[in-house]
Amino acid sequence: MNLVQEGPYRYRIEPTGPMRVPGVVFASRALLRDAEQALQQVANVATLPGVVEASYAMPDVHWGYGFAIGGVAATDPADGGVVSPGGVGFDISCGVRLLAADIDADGLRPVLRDVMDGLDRAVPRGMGKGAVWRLRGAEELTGILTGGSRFAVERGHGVPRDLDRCEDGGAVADADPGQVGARAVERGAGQVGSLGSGNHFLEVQRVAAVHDDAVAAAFGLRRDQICVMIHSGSRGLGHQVCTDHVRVMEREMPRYGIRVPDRQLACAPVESPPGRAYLGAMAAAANYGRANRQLLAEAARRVFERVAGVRLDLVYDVSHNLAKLEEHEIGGRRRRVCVHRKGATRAFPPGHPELPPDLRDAGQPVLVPGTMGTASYVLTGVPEGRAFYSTCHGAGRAQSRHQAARGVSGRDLRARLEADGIAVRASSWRGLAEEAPAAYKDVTAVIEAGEGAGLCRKVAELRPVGVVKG
DNA sequence: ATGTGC
Repeated sequence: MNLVQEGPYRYRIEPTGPMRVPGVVFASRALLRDAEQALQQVANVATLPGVVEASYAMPDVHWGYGFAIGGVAATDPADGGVVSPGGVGFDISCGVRLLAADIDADGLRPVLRDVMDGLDRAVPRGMGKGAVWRLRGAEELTGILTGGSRFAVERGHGVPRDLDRCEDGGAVADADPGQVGARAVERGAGQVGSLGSGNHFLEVQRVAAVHDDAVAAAFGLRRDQICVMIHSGSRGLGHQVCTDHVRVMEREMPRYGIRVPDRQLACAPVESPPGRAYLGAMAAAANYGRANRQLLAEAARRVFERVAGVRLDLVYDVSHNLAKLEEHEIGGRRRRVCVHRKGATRAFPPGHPELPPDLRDAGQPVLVPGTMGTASYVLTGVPEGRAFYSTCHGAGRAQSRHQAARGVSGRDLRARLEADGIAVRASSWRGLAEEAPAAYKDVTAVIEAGEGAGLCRKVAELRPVGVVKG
């Protein structure tokens, strides 16, 4: 791959062959080591019909299904622009929710063990069934698919203020539950309010450093404060939606005369029946993911209140796997484009009209989960807002699950973390070992590259004091 | 990520 350095933390892949736009990669050389496959995927995405500006990659870019994880690409529906399920990923609306506690680390320490035991019992996780919310019937699932966190709050699972601190007010518009297949519904019915497995987690964290006092204060964060971070997605329902619509698009692509360099880039014009069907189903799955995090947050709130008399206020909830129709200035004019963010977080700058009034001057909270033993970050958007106001979403894997599990046993890893003062409540030793900190890139280097590339700004650093894993 | 998969 011919990478031309254009600036610090910025590389360009010149358009060759069927590429319609260049690739632009925001990273350091060190982060791009072993990223050859991912960079090829960035180039492949640049061939999609209607793609505008560039096929972008965030500092945590790594290989994924069709699109690289950490990929951002926008297409113009008025110019034959397509939507591709591979540009969103299997875990539709996977994302992060952060809650701030009205207690600091010293205050929580005497009851941390009880809080962790409470969370251990209250947070359904691991593969398969078990959920906080037992649905009463099909109408309730339809409500979730249409209303997301908004529906959950209407049914008493949360407070109205929560919705001010959710991306899209808690629900993506234009969801079409009718495009969510029977199998997806069947898989999703028993999982509303469940963490899942893999890199999904619920952590009790401490604000270890504040890098911008004013913005942190606007977000409701101060040094040494306790927080709860939830990283989860749309479970089996989102996975099945992706599977089903990829299959339809693979079949329908020839009808639209679309050729892609990789089958996994199956796509359809945004303005076509399969394109609209996917976007409707995707929005429904996204709402499921948001309701899921709302329910998990409620479970955590009940534990903190009961065990420690502590209140948890929502800081923000944001997805990092989603395609959205947004307006952006491209080539000197406003255009409505379909922005795919896969393992990339939207990062609105201060003053953005879609931010709630109390965040207007600070910018959008961007939540970046790290790994168990290291740190997570709170960032905010910046005015230059490159890549359609997007930034990184996490550390990015450096080792395969298999490699990671070979490197350390789950029991040893837990002992090591506990020795570092991190309480661990895992549901599977194997799953824990697969998520060992050594299996991930250095999240701090990712954040540094994001900041250096002008994608975001650091606000606070969070360190784990307790981990609940699937 | 995922009732890891033909």
